[in-house]
Amino acid sequence: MVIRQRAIQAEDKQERHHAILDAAERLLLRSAERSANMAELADEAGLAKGTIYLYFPSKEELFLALHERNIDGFFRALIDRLDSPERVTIAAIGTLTRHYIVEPPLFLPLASRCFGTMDQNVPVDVAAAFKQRMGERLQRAGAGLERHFQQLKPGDGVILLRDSYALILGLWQMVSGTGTVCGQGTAEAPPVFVWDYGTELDRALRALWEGMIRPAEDAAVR
Amino acid sequence: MVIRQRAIQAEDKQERHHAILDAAERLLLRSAERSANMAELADEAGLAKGTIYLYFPSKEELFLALHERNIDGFFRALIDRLDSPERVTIAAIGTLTRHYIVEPPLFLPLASRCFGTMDQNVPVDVAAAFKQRMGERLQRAGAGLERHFQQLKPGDGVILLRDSYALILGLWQMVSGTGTVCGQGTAEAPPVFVWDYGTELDRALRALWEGMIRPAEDAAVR
Amino acid sequence: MVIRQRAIQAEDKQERHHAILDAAERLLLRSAERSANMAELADEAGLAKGTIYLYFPSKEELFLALHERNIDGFFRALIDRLDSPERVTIAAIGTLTRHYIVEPPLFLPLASRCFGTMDQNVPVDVAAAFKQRMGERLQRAGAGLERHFQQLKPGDGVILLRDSYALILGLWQMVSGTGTVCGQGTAEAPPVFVWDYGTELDRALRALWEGMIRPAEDAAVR
Amino acid sequence: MVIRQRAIQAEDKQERHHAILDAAERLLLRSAERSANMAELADEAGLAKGTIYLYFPSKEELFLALHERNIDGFFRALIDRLDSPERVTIAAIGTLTRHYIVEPPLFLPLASRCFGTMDQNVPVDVAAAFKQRMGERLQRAGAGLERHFQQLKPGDGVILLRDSYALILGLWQMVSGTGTVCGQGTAEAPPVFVWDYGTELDRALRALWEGMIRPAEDAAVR
DNA sequence: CATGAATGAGCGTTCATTCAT
DNA sequence: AATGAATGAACGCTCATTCAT
Repeated sequence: MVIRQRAIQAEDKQERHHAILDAAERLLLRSAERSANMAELADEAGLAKGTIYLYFPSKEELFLALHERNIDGFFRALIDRLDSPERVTIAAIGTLTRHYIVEPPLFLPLASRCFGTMDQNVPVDVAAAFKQRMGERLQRAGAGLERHFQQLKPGDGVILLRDSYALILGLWQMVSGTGTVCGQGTAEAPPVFVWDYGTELDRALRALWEGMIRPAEDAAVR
Repeated sequence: MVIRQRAIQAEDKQERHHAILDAAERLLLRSAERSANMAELADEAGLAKGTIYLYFPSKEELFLALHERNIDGFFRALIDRLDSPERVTIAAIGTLTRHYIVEPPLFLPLASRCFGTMDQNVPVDVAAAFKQRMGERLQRAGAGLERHFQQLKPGDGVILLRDSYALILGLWQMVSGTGTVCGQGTAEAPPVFVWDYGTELDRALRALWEGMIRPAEDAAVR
Repeated sequence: MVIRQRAIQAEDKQERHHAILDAAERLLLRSAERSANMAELADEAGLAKGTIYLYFPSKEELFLALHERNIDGFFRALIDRLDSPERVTIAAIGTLTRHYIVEPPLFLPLASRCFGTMDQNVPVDVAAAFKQRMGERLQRAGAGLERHFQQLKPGDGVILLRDSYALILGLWQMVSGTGTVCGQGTAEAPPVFVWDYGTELDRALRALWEGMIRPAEDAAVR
Repeated sequence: MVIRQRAIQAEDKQERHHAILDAAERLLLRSAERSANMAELADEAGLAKGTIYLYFPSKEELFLALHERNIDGFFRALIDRLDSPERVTIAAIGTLTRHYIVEPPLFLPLASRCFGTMDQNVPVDVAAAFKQRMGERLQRAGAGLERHFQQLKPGDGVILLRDSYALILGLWQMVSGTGTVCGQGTAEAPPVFVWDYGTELDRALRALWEGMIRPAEDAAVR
């Protein structure tokens, strides 16, 4: 067991908070198949099981916090970018999305997990607060989007973000798993389709964004 | 324990198969919060626990079968409709979707659950066979779609269906949960947005379909 | 499922009795590691599970019957041999023992199993009757032994057989398992002993028989 | 639930380890007929089921540990005795055997059980380590035996111990159960033999030891 | 007689959480 | 604050046996 000092200062507490989330991230990354348990998590964090509970009220809320940290990373970068005076392109946003959401191997599995279990094991007020914060981020980013893309009507920014996320998440769930959905009609003419998530997502998102930002216009997105 | 006849004929067995799925459906519907256990399920079905295992090799495969039954209902109706000579409208497909996927309260939660856990607890060959069947359905429906909407290029039918489903599922996960995502900036000016899943999904799907079926054209969808 | 006629004649019953034991034997032989269950047994016998219960009142008694058949084979041969006027040697008895008890791969595991579980799951009267029959066989064989080996005092024949069997069974349990018991003192002088059941048993039995049959004499046994 | 202190010191843990084995012993003693389950065991130990698993990785390994404790008791006493300079008689060893193996009502049933199931339910490395330790004990005791009984050739000590144990175990299995093996020829002249395990074992062991230690000599053993 | 669908008690193990230290 | 020993409810699954057909 790693010997550590007590986290007395509020700053130290924050740090340990993060350290625990880091450990959770490493653990989930390493053992994607098994649903990590608290003993392993404590071990990975170099803390005792009880100590984890000093920082997070339950396992579920810990994972939710990790998920929120992931989300927050994306939104911070997005809002930062949108708040800067520099011109923003759809391509730039696509890059951000890939970097923060699509490529990190944990983001989507964790999102999926949180959606599935959050509302069952998390106190309503905690869930509500989480959604509240999510809403605020969405709000700010949506407003920024509307500033940069004048074609967007008020409210469209949020909707665009939301739909994009829905597409990202839904498509990932469809395509992940065994990885691909295959189908073959008959032995003679077996139609098999294998999908690459990155490619398909790009196509779908482009359509969505073009549809909202440049309706009835022809535009190269990337 | 409910007294029942023995299912000796293959026909009766089919029926019992269905009856167990029906019981599972009722149970999930009733107790969405708890992840139904086999004891409750057997109880609900009026059978002994062991009997359930005569019909389904494991809990997970039972739920997968229920999910597939749900999916099959939709695809049967869709393919039926597309195979008929009568002209098919986007609106008609929307109606089907609402009726089979969006409105049944179990379809999407179960889909979500199956995506999350299927690949972990189901033998690979079972999962592969499931995906195979899914692929075939998708294939047939996609082809039908291409027949009715000439603007679709070969292969677009399947993609359209897939993306639609992704949107349906992803959006549901975002919007469901506590039901809505709310955001409020400050106490003075609290920007709250409450979304209705049906409405939002309609809008999103319409955009998607218009984008693919009538690119660069203006069209009323519904 | 193999279609069979009903076993109406008493003769047919006996035959089916044997056929079930044969199936049990095949099954245990094939799957030594798993503790064969009634479903597999019925399958192997080409009968329905319920049918097995028409011939044997319980699983445990079925195995006991199989064990007794094994034992009976040995005793029949032994008593036959001892009842014949021809001279009997210790070596000849050793050959019988090897042929009926030591070499058949099922005899000793089954004996072990029956001793372990019989008295727990078999009605006392059944167990008593089994022991009664065992005693009678032992008695007859012991008497035969005393006839052929004049050095044996009355009663010694039975004791010799019993002790031999005890040695056979006990030694088998010690040596079987992972196969051998190994020991090593230190890294420098690692004393390892690997035993071969056949060899060790021969040695032990020879000592036992010589000790009783030719006390204080020197004699080649085999 | 009995209130106990937490076992924090390594010493306390050892103690609790032992206490659990004690509880298992009491339980097996009390309910020889039923194969004790973990719930009962935990109850008997005054601990929660989960706590048992903090000390033993599985039920099977717990019983194996108990068995080894029994065995260790005997070997410790034997080796102690053999390591002392004082002259050792066969009779003294017989006394030890009776005291540690034959008379404790649990030793042999548990030995029987462990031989039957150990290799099926215990990880191979655990089983191997157990056999390794057994081998070492056997080795030391065998060597001690050879020191005290000069007639023994190198290696005979181990063999003598092994064969003795085989006889003890095998004979116990034959004689235990309903307690005795009975045989009666006919109703008129019912030859019944009732065996007392202690007596019979003595006789058999004496023969075995005399055969090895004083071959071709006449000697009173006890 | 024969079948095999139905039964349901029984079990070993896990693991999030608590709380004495 | 930190620990980690203790908890015990929860769960999926098996399988010998029964009995309606």
